[in-house]
Amino acid sequence: MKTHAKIAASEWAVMRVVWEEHPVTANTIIEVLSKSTDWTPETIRTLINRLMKKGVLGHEREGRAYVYTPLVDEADCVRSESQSFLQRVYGGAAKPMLVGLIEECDLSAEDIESLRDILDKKAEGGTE
Amino acid sequence: MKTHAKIAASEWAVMRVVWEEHPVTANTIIEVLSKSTDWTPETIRTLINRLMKKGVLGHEREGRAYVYTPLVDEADCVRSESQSFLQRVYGGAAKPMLVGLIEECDLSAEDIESLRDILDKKAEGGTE
DNA sequence: GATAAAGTTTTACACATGTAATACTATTTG
DNA sequence: CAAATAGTATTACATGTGTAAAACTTTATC
Repeated sequence: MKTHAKIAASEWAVMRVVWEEHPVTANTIIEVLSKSTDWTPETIRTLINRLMKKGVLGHEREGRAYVYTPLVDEADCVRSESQSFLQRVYGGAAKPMLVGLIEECDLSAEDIESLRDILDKKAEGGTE
Repeated sequence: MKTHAKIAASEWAVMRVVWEEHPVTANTIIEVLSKSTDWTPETIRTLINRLMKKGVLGHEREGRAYVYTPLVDEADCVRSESQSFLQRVYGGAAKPMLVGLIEECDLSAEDIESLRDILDKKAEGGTE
């Protein structure tokens, strides 16, 4: 597991687009995020540049434009952000966190079934 | 549900002590946090004052010192921080979040049993 | 009453973040 | 070729946050 720079809240929006669609042009990122946020293209470009400065996003030439690719693994980032959330809000106590989240989230019957399966596997796994 | 100022990462440490022990003196907060962080008393006092400026922490005189009490509900803060995390990292998708967290956290057999019960209740609750 | 200690408030500073515009460079179009 | 367009890099600015010290006020001690 690698350590990486902290991704700020608004930077997550950019990274999530890049993880999903890479290699991806700035214009595409802008297109996607203009729909889901109030940001101007300038704001989004700034975020892109900051992420590059942080070393979590890279780019290479493709024609007249750059295509951007992530330099960090999405799963690693999700994991560290999750640990950070767990530590900050629940003092590291996993069970109360899961209890709280399960009670609070909207879940379909299929979701619940699925989660039960995962818990079952986890139980089988024993000390995993 | 009330809206409240955003509590920053380091401020959570202070709020968690206050929620747990209120009404509580600054010295007690400092005592507790000196053990679990590298902060000086000055840093901790600053955080206390910022939280008061944010309107999430209040105080009243008790003898020569103040005792501090939370002005926001812990559950409300946990809820909004959780929603923020869910939105930022998983784009609002509750199930993948729970899957990811369950897979990543250390859970005892009792924990798992407990979580299963909660899922069962959730399933019974139907469209809750 | 003067001094020391205790407790609070104010100030400091660097960096991060949210949000955006402007300046610059390269390519395309007329 | 000049102008327009497209794409990138740099600059801007306010606020927030991490971390802490200094200044101030009140109380306790001698």
